[in-house]
Amino acid sequence: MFLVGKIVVRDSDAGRCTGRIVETEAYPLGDAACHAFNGPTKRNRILFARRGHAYVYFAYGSCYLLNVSSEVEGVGAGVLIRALEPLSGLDLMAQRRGTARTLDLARGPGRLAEALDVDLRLDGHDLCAPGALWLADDGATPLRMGRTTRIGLSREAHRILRFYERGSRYVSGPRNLLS
DNA sequence: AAGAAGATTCGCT
DNA sequence: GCGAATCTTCTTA
Repeated sequence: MFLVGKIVVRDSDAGRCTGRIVETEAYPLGDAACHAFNGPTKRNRILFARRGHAYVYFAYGSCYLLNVSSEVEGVGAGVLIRALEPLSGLDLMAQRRGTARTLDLARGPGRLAEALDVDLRLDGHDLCAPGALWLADDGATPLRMGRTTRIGLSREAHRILRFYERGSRYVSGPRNLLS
């Protein structure tokens, strides 16, 4: 995905945290595993907003997952941000996560949401303009992208819709793939 | 109205 | 490596 390599900026009263996206997973239109597959609901309505809006989903009673709507208005599709490489505000992230290990700060969708203090208040937030949470592009970042099967799904899991930065130690999953 | 499943994480064996 | 915790939504009676 084109989101890989982008910088996530999170501004809050406690300070600023930033991280580079190293892993994403796509949920396109017509995907049986996509939350928008059966039409809009109260929870997934943001997926039908135009490109660049945050869709925050609360799963399993304890995990927030951060997504970005990826299509034009009226089309339900999005991209799940699965992992970040922490760049700044590590102390704040560590405080929120309750661990001092940099590798565990944002390696995994639920973890990164907790590290950035992302919750339902940011559901529907516009990520294209500076604010509490937005995406910055640092321009020159020719990344070596890899692609593989998705993780954690029981449907359509075989599809090659997971994108990551090759060689990054912050990519989630059982095994780290090297270039 | 009740039951099952789900884009996860953490703790224990 | 495997199973529990935990909440929202969708499906079935």
